Amino acid sequence: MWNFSNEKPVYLQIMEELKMQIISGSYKPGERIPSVRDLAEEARVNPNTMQKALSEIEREGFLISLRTSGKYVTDDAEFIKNVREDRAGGIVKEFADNMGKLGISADEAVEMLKMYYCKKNNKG
Amino acid sequence: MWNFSNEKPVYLQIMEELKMQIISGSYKPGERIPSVRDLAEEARVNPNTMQKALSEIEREGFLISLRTSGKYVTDDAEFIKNVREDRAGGIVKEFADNMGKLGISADEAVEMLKMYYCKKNNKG
Amino acid sequence: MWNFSNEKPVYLQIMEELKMQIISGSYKPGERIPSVRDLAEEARVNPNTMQKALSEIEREGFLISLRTSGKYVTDDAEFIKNVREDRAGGIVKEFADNMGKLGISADEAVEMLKMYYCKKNNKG
Amino acid sequence: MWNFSNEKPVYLQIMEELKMQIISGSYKPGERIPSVRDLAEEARVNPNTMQKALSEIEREGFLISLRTSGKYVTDDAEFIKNVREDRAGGIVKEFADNMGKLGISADEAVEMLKMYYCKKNNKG
DNA sequence: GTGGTCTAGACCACA
DNA sequence: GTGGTCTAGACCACA
Repeated sequence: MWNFSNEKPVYLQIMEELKMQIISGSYKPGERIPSVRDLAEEARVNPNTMQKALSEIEREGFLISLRTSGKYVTDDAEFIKNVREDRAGGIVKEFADNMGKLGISADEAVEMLKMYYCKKNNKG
Repeated sequence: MWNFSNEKPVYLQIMEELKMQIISGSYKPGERIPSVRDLAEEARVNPNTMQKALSEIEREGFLISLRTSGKYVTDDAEFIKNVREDRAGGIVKEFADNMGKLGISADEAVEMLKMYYCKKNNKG
Repeated sequence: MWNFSNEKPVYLQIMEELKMQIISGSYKPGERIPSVRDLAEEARVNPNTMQKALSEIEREGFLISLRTSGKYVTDDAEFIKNVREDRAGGIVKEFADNMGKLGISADEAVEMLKMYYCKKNNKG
Repeated sequence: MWNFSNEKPVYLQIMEELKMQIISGSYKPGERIPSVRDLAEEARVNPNTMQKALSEIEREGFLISLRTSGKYVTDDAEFIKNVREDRAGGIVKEFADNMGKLGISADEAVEMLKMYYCKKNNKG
């Protein structure tokens, strides 16, 4: 959570990272996340920057804050699932489009993907 | 071959487009491509810009130019095949990485891809 | 840097000239060269033509360009040295070949060369 | 005497070749050269082309023709010697100029030339 | 100010 | 008609 590029504003990169952790399940629904201060320290970032990132993804519905006790991942598992599926759908579509541009058929594409996972599995 | 974004230089986008046409087989190995002027007109671009794009992909090995007769796709089918496979490999890797970040397993990813192709097929 | 023949494209002649200046040490390794505009003005040539020449010799490894600060001679002195030696070797070979065609022996050729340098020296 | 480039008229190349043979001493002063017909056949060239070449170098003073008995190399050894020296001088000057442009000193140039001949000698 | 891109349009050799 | 070169001049991001 500390590798930032110079291309985009840092708070946007933090937002992306945190949303990813929620979507992927690293942070579970309803789970309490670390304090702004701790997160800022972990990311080597100004607390204000971290605060801005957290506020934004709270506004987007990923977090809720309880005034006195901290911030929690939304317990709306359906919401998280939907975001996850939207993203996954986008990735799948992009993949199919790219392969299509290369003139690679559906069957070939699926086969190549299986092959990739297979090799990767054997290595790991 | 006429929709350009403002993010990257036009000549780079043209290079990408033309290489894609060669890699995907729209232009066959050894086939003559349209003249610089014609391509420029088709792309609504200055002939110099098209010339620059063509010179670059010629330098990369996709084209050869015969002085007074025009430019031809390389007849080195092996070269084209290698580029195609490199690109496909990159796309597959990127896909797997992105799905992995979402916490989606290999089996799920393959399943989603099949599903996507299936739906698309039924629509078309 | 301003006398161009009609036999070869101007940008090729500029390339030759600039590479010569680098090889001969007029421009030192790591040294900043004048801006594209200044060089173009000095050579009485369109900036685009100068830009093309510079891009080419940059691609060949003689220059590196830092976006907003200018272009610099490569600091790879080894590279420059190698190019210099290759060229010198070619010149020596051509000389020996030409003298050989005239039926002039190695000893004679060396003698004539010494004589030439000697006379030239006394003049200067 | 039969390898011609497409860049220059053939008769000019023949002239060059024949003058070279005279200058280098392959054809001696006063020696009779083969007939136009034989030379043309040897060079795989139309007799008219050979005739033109021979007339030109005769005009330049390398040959004299005796109406009934053929063409002879001039017996003016002084003339031949002068041409030879002029050419050699030009080659030497060009060599020194080229080396000078590379920033190579007289001593270095002489040394490199000796080295070249030495290596060549050991190989042959 | 720096490198770099792009357009509009002229001109060239080659066949 | 073909690729290729060149000019004149505008415009851009970057720092």
